[in-house]
Amino acid sequence: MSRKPCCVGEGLKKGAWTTEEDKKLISYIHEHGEGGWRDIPQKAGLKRCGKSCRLRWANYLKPDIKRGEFSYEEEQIIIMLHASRGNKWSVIARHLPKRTDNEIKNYWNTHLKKRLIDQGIDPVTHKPLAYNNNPGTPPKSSDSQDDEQSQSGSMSPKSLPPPSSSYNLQETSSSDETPRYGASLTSKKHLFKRSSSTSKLLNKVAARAASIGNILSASMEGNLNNSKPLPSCLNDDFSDTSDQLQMDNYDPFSQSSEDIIPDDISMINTELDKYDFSQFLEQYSNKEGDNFGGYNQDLLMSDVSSTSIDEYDIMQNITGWSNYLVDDSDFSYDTNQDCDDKNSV
DNA sequence: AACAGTCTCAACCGCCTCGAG
DNA sequence: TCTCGAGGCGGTTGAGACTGT
Repeated sequence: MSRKPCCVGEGLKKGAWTTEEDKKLISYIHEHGEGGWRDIPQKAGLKRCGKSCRLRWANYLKPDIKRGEFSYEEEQIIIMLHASRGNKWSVIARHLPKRTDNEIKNYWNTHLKKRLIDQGIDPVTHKPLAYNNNPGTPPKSSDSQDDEQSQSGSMSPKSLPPPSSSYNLQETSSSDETPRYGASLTSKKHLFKRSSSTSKLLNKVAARAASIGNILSASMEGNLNNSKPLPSCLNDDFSDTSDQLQMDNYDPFSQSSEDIIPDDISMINTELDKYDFSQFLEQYSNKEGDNFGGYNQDLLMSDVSSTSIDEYDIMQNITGWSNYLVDDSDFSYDTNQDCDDKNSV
């Protein structure tokens, strides 16, 4: 059975929305509320399909949408969640209040992915690229890299946008003779070898996130003989990470799988989903003003070549928030409640 | 100034999920 | 239990903007 296309109709408009159309849609939804998208175009006097209206509203017109630059904390949360969940943009978006899945997806594809590659991290596995290759051999492209290369064509170093966050620590720290945003494989390897302790730390944090994903995958595959069943609300979300995070490539940075006891796995599975990252964002922004865990965010965003930075400080702060992921003291609410909340989304 | 290459992101497409009947 | 359709989701596209030569 083939489903008929949802948006078949004569005279349906496609492409960019005009302000006039936006006004019509906004005013209709203000008056009648969301839902019944199929009928909205006709009732609102729009020559659009209902799906297009829903997307326009959800991704652009909704009043509580936050647009513009992603903060350093938001970027980190995206990276962490992507490491454990993969391309589950809607799941990631639930942890970033006021951000849409589409915006996060775009930001990942256009900024974060490239930045991770520049940092020597595979954006798919979230492991250092070096670990995806045999020692002593040049870092050949992984699948993800192939995709990246083919997507961006013969992307020249100059075409890479300057990173806006502390990810540029590595590049900006390097000497002027080296390309600042090297995109070739050899230059990536070069950069990785020359990475500062800060960028190594970032690699470690990402690897740690990947290890959580590995644990979750392993638990779903039964590799760890998990005797305790996962909460049903978690199974769906984690089941499809198994093909991208294999125990074969288990991260050397992380805790060994033998050290994980079944109760830990259940706890991590349950609690990773319970994390309210908005609390985390608020916590830092409230407690420290514009600082991130005591570290001035402006400094993180700035060109560090002109700034004196205590890397130990950064390490403390970054490991601090990454520990947030495994510190159960931050959780006070009920697991079942969370499952209910999740299922009700 | 003109052109080509590249990047960004809003919007589209098609498949999937889930609930109502 | 099955069918159907609305809504949700992730991947992809393409127009416009940007940048370098």
